Amino acid sequence: MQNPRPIETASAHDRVYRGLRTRIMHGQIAPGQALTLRGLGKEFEVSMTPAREAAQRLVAEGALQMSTSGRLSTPELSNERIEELAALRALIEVELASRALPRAHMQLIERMQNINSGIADVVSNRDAVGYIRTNLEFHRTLYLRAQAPAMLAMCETVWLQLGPTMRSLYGRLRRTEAPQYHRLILAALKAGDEPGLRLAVRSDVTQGLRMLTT
Amino acid sequence: MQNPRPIETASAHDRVYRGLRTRIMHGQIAPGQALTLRGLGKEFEVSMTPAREAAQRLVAEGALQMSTSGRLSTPELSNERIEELAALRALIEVELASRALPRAHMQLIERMQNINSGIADVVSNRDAVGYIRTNLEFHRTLYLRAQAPAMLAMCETVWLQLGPTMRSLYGRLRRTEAPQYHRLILAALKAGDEPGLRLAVRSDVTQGLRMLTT
DNA sequence: TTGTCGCATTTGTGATCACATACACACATG
DNA sequence: CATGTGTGTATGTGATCACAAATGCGACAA
Repeated sequence: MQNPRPIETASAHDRVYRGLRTRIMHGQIAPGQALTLRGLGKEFEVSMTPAREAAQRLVAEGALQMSTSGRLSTPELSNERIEELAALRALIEVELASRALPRAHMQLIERMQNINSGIADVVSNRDAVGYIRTNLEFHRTLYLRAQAPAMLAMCETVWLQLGPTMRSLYGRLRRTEAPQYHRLILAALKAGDEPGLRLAVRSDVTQGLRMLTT
Repeated sequence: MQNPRPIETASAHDRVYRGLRTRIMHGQIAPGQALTLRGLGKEFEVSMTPAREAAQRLVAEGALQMSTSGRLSTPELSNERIEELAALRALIEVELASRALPRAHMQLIERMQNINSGIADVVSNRDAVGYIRTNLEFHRTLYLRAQAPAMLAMCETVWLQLGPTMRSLYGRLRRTEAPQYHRLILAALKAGDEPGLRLAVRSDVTQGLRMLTT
């Protein structure tokens, strides 16, 4: 009796949660955008109850904020908060990269190179959402090798909080090529150079967000 | 027109959330303990709806886990996960302490000393919950000075995940005095010694949790 | 033109209900 | 005594509803 049905029937609130989370993390929603429970329910074809649970969960993760009257919106981050979140990214991602390094074999590095070369396409298309998604995929591919799910979850929570803000950054910024520090990350991985890797990751994380602070 | 009413009428799900969260963080619930929505609702005198929201929120923060069938329980952490969470504590708390240092004046240090001396009482009473609460209060008093709410929130999320596990540690462990590293933290604060502070905080965080891994 | 008041509408909240499923315990069977 | 099976109860899920509060818009007055 091996899986009579594929138990892949995700609950309704999970579909809403995942869908909304992905959209926020990838910068598909602008900062300050208002959302309503009935609107979300209608959009995902569920009633208010699952929409409420999904929204509550995203509020708990800092992906959404809730006014005192319960209205939902994506947060507009202050410069101080952006600086904090960037510092958290630096702390956690450097640690994740360091833990992944001993396990990063050539196959993984090649996969990361493929992802990185894909960034050129989305950049030439002025596709901010694609840029953010590909960039995060590059990082996540490495961090998955760290075998540290709790750290990765924390890291993704920070990404989530920065999602709408990153959208407005990469919308302004007219990039012409993939981030320079990605090449340094790949080189350090190939060389097994841990200090170099830590520096490259820290630089990559810090550089993009430095120009976020208006 | 200055606050006609104190707007302190917290919503029902917030009362449940806060109450449950405090209990979990302070180690008042053992690892693996099962909870039910109807039980929570009855306990906090609300219906299932607010209880569900509070539970979902705590699941999102890693304070509770949910089985595939939706049953709630406090998590029983693996050694690998404990190690990860301890590493996160070390990363974040060292940073918070470092940011708090320039702002830590004598009044704050005296307050921390008072809290720390209170640990002797709860230790002599074999009061594990009191020990955890007082210990966290010691750390939080310092970190609040860092003026870094996002980092502090992340830090408390880690504390929350470790709550039930810390209970079983301090239940086993028969302490006779306050943590030795707290004195080092206080000394480094008085001396304005940043490297010493970083080391003391890292040691304090790591030491307790090293013996958690069975 | 601008500011203020009032009302209609939108919105979140919490309770309740019907339903499907998972769990636990007793019992039968080897 | 161990193991599988069936049944009743407990439990989570999602929809719907009544209610209160907030919002926003339009009218009206200064």
